[in-house]
Amino acid sequence: MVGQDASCCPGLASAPLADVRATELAKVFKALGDPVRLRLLSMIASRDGGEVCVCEMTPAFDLSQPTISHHLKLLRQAGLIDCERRGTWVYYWALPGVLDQLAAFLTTPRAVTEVTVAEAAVVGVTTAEVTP
Amino acid sequence: MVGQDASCCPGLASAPLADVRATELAKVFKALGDPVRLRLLSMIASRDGGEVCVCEMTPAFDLSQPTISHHLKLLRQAGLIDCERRGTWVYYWALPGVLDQLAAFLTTPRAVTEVTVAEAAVVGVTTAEVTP
DNA sequence: CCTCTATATTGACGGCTTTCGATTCAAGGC
DNA sequence: GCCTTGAATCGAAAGCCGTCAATATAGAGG
Repeated sequence: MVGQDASCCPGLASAPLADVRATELAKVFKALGDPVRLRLLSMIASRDGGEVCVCEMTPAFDLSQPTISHHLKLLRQAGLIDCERRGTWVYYWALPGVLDQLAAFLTTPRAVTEVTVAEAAVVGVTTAEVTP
Repeated sequence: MVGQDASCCPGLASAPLADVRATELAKVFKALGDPVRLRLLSMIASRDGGEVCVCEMTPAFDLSQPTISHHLKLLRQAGLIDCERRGTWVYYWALPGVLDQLAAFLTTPRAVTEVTVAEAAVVGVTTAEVTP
């Protein structure tokens, strides 16, 4: 699961980046390149229930309501969050897929043995299976 | 080592981001938010010797020499690369520290037991120490 | 149906970014 | 010293971005 994301796309340091892929990635990084959007995304991603109402985010900033709405739109267009209207309110939640892809992209490749052992552990392999 | 980077600064999804830290991080993400800079950084980071001459990067793009120089400057100001003049030529290399920090920041926290076991494995703890 | 509240959209303004041509600076070779 | 080559800086033009006030839309409740 996590390992597949990392293996499907070469990381930043594994080979020179192709033009098309660089453009794709730059779009997402650009969405993260604003303090307000970073705080919004963090607010949403760190929320326990997984959802945050706009009515709760707007007063957390010294910005107008349209500005917050604009930033949320950009985060949504970058594939980082999604939303749903429920009555008068709109709720946002995080989509972890793109974030995980970015993390994998930025992660500098470690030694092969370390990666293998670590991921065996994450996947849930028992210690007996790892060492005879 | 890797674990310390992750633990010193709370990740995106662990708690709402503070204003100051969001501004810091946004600066780096903004530097990554351009296809040309992403390709430049990838070219540098993926190079085997670790160093790339400007004279090699400039012709790889359909852009003027001052423009490439400008992008390299932004990457350097973001703490992602550094350079040194050697005779007539200037060589750039990647500084992995900030990249690793970003990757840790973006990585969504896994279940506690998984993390513990995985990092024990990475650090090199024997299986006997992990399970009694 | 009208009103009220919550959110999104529109239009405009100032500032920042990307890009270029022209120039400058640094180092080597003659 | 003077010229050549590689790279950085300067100054300007075009476009994009973050922000706001004003307006539009969606739904709830009388």
